[in-house]
Amino acid sequence: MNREMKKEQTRQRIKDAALSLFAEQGYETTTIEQVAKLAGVAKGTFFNYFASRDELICELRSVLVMNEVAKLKDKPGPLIPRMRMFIFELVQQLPHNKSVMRALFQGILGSYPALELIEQLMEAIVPLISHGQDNGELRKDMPATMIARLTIQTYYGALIVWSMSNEDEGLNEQIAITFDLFFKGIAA
Amino acid sequence: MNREMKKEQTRQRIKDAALSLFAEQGYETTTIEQVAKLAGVAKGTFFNYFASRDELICELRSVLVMNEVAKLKDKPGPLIPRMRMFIFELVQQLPHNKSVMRALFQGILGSYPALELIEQLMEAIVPLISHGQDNGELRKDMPATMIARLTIQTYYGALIVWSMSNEDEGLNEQIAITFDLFFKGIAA
Amino acid sequence: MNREMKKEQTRQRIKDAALSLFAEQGYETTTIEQVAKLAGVAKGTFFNYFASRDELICELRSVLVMNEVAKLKDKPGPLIPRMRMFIFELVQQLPHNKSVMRALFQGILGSYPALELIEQLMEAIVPLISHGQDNGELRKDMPATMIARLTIQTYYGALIVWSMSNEDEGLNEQIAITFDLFFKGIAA
Amino acid sequence: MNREMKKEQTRQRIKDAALSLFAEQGYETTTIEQVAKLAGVAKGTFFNYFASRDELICELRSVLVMNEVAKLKDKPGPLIPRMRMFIFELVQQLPHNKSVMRALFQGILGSYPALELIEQLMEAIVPLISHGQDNGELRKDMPATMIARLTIQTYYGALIVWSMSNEDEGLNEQIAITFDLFFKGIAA
DNA sequence: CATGAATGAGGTTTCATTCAT
DNA sequence: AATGAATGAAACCTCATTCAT
Repeated sequence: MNREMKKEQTRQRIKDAALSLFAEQGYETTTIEQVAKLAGVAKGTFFNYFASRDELICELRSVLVMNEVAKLKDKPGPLIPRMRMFIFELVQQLPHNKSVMRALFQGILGSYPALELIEQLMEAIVPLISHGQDNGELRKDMPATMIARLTIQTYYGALIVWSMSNEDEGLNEQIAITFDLFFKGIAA
Repeated sequence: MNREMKKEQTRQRIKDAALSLFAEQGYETTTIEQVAKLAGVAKGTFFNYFASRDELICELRSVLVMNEVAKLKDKPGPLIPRMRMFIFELVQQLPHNKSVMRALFQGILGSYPALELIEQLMEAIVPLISHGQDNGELRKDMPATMIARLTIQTYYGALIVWSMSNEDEGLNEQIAITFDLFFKGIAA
Repeated sequence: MNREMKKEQTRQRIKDAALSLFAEQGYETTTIEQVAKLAGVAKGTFFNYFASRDELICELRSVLVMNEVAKLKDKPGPLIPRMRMFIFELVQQLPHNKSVMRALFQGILGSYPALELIEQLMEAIVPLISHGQDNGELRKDMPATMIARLTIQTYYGALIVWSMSNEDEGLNEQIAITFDLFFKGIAA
Repeated sequence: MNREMKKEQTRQRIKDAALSLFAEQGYETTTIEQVAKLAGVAKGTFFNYFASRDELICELRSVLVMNEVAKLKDKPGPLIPRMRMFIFELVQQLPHNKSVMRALFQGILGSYPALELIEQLMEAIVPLISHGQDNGELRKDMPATMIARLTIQTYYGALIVWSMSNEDEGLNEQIAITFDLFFKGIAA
């Protein structure tokens, strides 16, 4: 048990160190030696935890790739509050550090999985929107796919501008303001 | 005369090759050897045109950094159509190729000038918005800076989602749809 | 313990290989690949021991830069035998290999520290000479600084001509003959 | 005629530029581009005057290699004044610039002709010395070869220390002082 | 004869990865 | 399981030299 926990801790230390360095210097400029040093282990030890540099990067990237989108559809209640809640839950899992966020985006943009990301999100959201339109909650003069897409744009737009701005505003707050306006725009 | 032109052509060939490879593989993975080969010149020739790899990257990045934002404020007429026009002009200058766009974003996210970009845009847009609020064109229940920021978010959100989606929709069209909704949201 | 020793040995092997190649081909013509090969290590290993080519060169150069000149002044007894002894000690520490010696000179001539070398030597020797003049051991019709300078000239002249001559005479012997004549010339 | 002169001038300009850069930065660090620029010609032009970089270097090196030593033996009169005169003539032909001198030494030390230099000088001087011993002008308790060698050592010692010292003293003066003492030491 | 764009071999340096200790 | 020395492929960049203009 103790053994297991220690291993898990080391693994996490390595991931934290990597994310921190990626944020500071970008993906490609960060070397395993730096990561190992910051994590307080030897270079060789790194490879006991991750088979390769790429494995680490993949694992870190997955933070932005929301696997849990699927859960959304199963919950009951009016749509807009449910979406709002869901978006906040997503944001909660993200790193609230601007340069880490930039590093994550950078990583995603350079990888193939990126391209599936939007598609997955679309697949999850479109049925919800359609349902909302049938309910009378959402406007019907736009196709559901378009509304879905605008939602995603709004989400990523908020994230990326937040990550690139110099001010101190919180991500939560920014997301809240942004979606307030957006939900009004797509309401029936 | 002929000599000069040839030089200019070669320079452009190198830039095109680089952009194309950056789009395919990302910034850091692209080597000078690849760029040179695709441009049809020798490795050494590359360095007759760009002092270093970084110099090339900087030059390419500047495409996304809109220096012409400033021109916006001097034009007359009602605000919303003017902004719409301006945004289309911006978009016209961008590469309408998804992977090139992704590469550019990737590059910007990893560089310091990125951070000034948002600020510059804000400085250019805020006065316009204020003016629009005074005119009665724009809603007054939100600070001008917030509206400005939402505008920028909307712009980048549209760009980034377009660049990451697998469908064939045009960027112009996507921008048009997006801002239609947005402008309604911020109108008085 | 064993590990440490091996490292030290490897480091020494690299230095020996480098000196040997510098002697054969000169400083600038010698590549790290050659050094590594002769030392029996991989190119990358070289950089585990020396941060750069320059670091190695600096370290090797320091052989000719006599840090121990200072010790001279503290010893007692008549001056000329003391100086003779001191010069022999200096010579003992030098590489008794003509081409290595040439390589070292070449290196020194191309570096700034070279210029401080003479000055340091002068600072160490002038007081000795002055003292010898006060003692009546050395001639007084020449300023101490001039005698000091002639001493240094004599030393380097002997070294350089030895290193450039094709015969087999030993360096020690050559130095002995040279300074015999010189000391007679500066005695009172 | 005019054509010829212009060519000769350009050739000299190139040599001067090269020597000046060698002095500043050493042999290997100086590129043909730098030389051409300082000489005010294009890179390609350089190769109209010198077949290769090495040819230029060889030609510059020959300044220090005294081909005219041979002439010495044919002159009449007492030996020591004749040698003194000869040495001054040699010195006159050298560059009286410390860093140029260092560069020349550096170049010589890294080339094979260096090794023949001493031998040539010995061959020229030994007969003179022998003759001087027979005359009764020079001491007979040392072999002529040894005196010859000491002469050469004295010469190079003076040159090299002058080139490495930071003071402003002239080379002529330094040589004069040095050989005054030396000639006394070898006189009968 | 002068030019300078093009060439590519060759140099230094970096770094992910392996493996003996 | 942890270490860090060794490895070598591969990157960036330099520069002597060629050659079409």
